Amino acid sequence: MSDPEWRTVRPVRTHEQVLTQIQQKILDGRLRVGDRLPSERELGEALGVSRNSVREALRVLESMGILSAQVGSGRDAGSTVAGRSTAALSNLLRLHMALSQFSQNDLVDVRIELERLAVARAAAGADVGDLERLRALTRAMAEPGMDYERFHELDSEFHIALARASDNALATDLMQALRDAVKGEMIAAFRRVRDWDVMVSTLTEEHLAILRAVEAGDGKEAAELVTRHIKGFYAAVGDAQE
Amino acid sequence: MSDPEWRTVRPVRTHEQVLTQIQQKILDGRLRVGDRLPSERELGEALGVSRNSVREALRVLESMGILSAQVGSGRDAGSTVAGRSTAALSNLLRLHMALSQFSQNDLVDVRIELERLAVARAAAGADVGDLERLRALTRAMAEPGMDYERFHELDSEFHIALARASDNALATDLMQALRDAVKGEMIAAFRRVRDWDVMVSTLTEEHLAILRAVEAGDGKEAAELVTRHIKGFYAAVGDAQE
DNA sequence: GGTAGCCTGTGGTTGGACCATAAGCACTGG
DNA sequence: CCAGTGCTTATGGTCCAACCACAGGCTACC
Repeated sequence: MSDPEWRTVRPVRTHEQVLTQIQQKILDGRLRVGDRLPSERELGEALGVSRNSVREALRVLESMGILSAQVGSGRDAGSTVAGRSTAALSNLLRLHMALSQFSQNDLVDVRIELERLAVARAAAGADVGDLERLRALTRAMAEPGMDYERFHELDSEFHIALARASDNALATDLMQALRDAVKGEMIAAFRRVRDWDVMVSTLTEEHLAILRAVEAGDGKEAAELVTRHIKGFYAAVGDAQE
Repeated sequence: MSDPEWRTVRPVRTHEQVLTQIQQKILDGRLRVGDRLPSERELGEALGVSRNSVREALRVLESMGILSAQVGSGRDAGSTVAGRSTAALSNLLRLHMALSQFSQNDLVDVRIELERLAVARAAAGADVGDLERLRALTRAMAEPGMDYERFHELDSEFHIALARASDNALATDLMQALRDAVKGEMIAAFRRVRDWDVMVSTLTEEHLAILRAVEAGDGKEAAELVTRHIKGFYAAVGDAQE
């Protein structure tokens, strides 16, 4: 035959079949968050494959944040459907970034867009609790004697809280993953800052301004502020982003 | 002690240690795309763990698109660092979407922002080849007798080509992953359209308008057009996104 | 009634065996 | 000399059988 796909006929590996079966159950809604899977041994027997192959599939799903495994006996033991995405996402992004699949620049641009989306939505209708949390974070960041690690943590929390206030779970998770993936570079950038105290107060002021715009319901202004906030920072540390 | 982290002392599993070692090598730049890893057996011996544990780690990395495994002997055999992110990303997103971690709405909103970023950047400086490819795709979409699957494919290619023209690899991959994750819903939405031919010509017209704006270097206009393009579609199929 | 200790189910880990595949290599026949 | 053919070897793919550690439930003993 003239079929050009002769060479591509890779046999489907066993653990991939197991993977497909479980994934299909999730996609069909037959498996939902909190559900418990059969034990590795049962699963292997049911699918006619070895426990090793089952384990490989389960480990993959676990690395994706889809499953969580617990040893022991009783209700909580075994593999249960988890649905925690951020750690898996950030890990994935970080590794691919290290492999130069994406540049720091790419990442910053995407981050800006996500943050714009977040603040615009947050301004449109943020929860009272979210706003209170944001205020508390700005207060915490204004405290004197802030070190790099601690400030980064609060800074991240502020931006993520902003995203959470936008009520878009995907944007929130993505942003958290992106921030997580560049955490190391971020702290390194902090260290390069000449006048740290000035930087802290500048950033904190900007946070306050963003928060005020959100509280005022001015999404457009908040989006502009957050854009300048991010671009300004990268300009100041002279890294990526002209 | 008052340390509340008593219960969280889960022992690190063997395959996680292997995973960490390899990931660290990638993060440090000691492993790059194209590099070949030792064989599973060697790796196990070197790290003092069983081959099974090594395999679990490798399968995880493979599922992340970081590695690719080939049987046999010679140069190409064994595990090599791959760096293909889109399939892994879309798989991850699709599953978490099925687990209701994100709604279709979330996804559309993020997509809009990514597309806005893409067209704005593309307008700022698209490659001649990219533009030619985009023109070819609009021509292909205008051909009569387009079925759902085929149109979706061309539509996706158009938007991804747009992203590629933006020269932001992360945005491109994310967009492709997002589109991939909702492919099924998308085609289902197509089927619900009453007058398919009208829909096709409308969408194709909009694509042309976006392309013209990009060619003219008008990023702002292109961004607006693409936003209306996406929102208009979802409004027309009466699904998600008011 | 409480508690200590056994029982059982679960993931975690190991070692060994065998298979299929694909490349390299040596032999052999033209 | 060269081409083909089969052996060798390195690799991932798969399975099995066993053992461990842990956690919850159960039971028997005090």
